[in-house]
Amino acid sequence: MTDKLRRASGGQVVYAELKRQILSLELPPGRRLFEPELSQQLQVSRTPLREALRLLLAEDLVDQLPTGGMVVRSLSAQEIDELYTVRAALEGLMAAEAAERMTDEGAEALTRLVARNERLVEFAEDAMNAGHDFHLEIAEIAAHGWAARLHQQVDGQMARYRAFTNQSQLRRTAALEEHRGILDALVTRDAARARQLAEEHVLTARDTALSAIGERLPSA
Amino acid sequence: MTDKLRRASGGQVVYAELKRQILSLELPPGRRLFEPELSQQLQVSRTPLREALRLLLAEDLVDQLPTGGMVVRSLSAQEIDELYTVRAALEGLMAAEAAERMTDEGAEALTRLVARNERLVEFAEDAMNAGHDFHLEIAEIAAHGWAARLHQQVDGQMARYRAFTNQSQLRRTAALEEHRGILDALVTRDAARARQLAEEHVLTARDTALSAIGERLPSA
DNA sequence: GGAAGCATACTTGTATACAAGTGTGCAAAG
DNA sequence: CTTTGCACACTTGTATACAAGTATGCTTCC
Repeated sequence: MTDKLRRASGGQVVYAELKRQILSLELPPGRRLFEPELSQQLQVSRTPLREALRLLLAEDLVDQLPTGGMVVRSLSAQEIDELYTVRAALEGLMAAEAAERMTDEGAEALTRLVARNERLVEFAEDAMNAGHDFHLEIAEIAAHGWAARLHQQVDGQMARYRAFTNQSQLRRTAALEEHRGILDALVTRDAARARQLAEEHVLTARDTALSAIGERLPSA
Repeated sequence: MTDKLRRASGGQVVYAELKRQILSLELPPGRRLFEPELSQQLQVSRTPLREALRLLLAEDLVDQLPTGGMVVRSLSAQEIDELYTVRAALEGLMAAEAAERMTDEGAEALTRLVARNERLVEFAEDAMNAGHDFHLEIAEIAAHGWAARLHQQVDGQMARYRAFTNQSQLRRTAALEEHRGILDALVTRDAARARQLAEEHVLTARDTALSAIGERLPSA
């Protein structure tokens, strides 16, 4: 029998590594990417490296200079605003779908995540992750492949700036309360309310994020 | 002065050509893509061809076989359903934004497009294009880069199947009427109603499309 | 006649060599 | 001292050569 899982091709791991470096800000926005340099750093030839760069380009994580060559993409405050807006629409859609597909197991999983968030609300990092998992679980339950795909794309764009969002414990507590509301709408299978609350939740997060980021982002 | 517009690289034109062939069904879903074959057909070496394939892969227009190699992606009926659903959410969002940003020029452009659609409602192809332009103009007015980008992506996926949608003149007349309603909501700057109507419009189109496609798509 | 094993041709993935264009820095002239 | 022109180093884009793995079809054995 041939192995079902073939080892990831070099291009794939280069793509994953570069993406990680971009999202973790090791490669900051605006940074020019030189193929020979990265090639040597990652110990692959330019061919698989260029493959990885094309994937990142299609994902809008890097930009192509008019002259050729790539730079790590920068986001303006307006773009962050836009990303939150479409994310709100997508999460609203998925929440409505999830409400209709809700199962006992799903409700249990979500309840656990809210409880975890409750315990960790005082730790910014952990609370942020728990909150993020809550949204991912809703996406899982919604079982809406394309909404999930687009959401993932948008989420990846915002990943670099997420740390700015939940720094105030006041906001984290409020967010937790909003999650409770969404959970309630979901388990009672109230699709319209779930959608409404999920949307408002993201838009509230947007306002927090934008005012938090505000002065830090000139425009870039 | 150096020319601002550099000629498109070979990979770019190969990408555009392959995308055109996929969307026009010249390369039908399920078709295996062999690099040497396409390479010779398009008169480029495998290197820029592979670049184009990576871009198509990131756009979900082709799939990667577990063994390596690409096939033109197929959409199941459920996926088409999902695509319409997210498209409804995105167009609703853009309609709301457009209502708030509406200008006299925008209103005039939209009115012209509705009038054109009116004249051409009996010709399936032309009416379809006019209707599509109506949505694009709304996207233009909304000036929401990320919503437009995601919408374009979704629209590209559905492009292969759009011909199935507007085959009945009854549906085309109804769609025209829905466009009039959206236009009215937009020019009166009623964001909530614009969003609602735009969403319902797409969901109605979805129902038409799915029942029209229904038997033609086994699942694949 | 059917099945198993093997050789072969073809596929993709990777590396490297080559060509064309771009920007930079220095030198020289005004 | 400034500015213009040029040469060079370096960049990306492309083609080709090579390696490894896969599927296919034939031969051979049961």
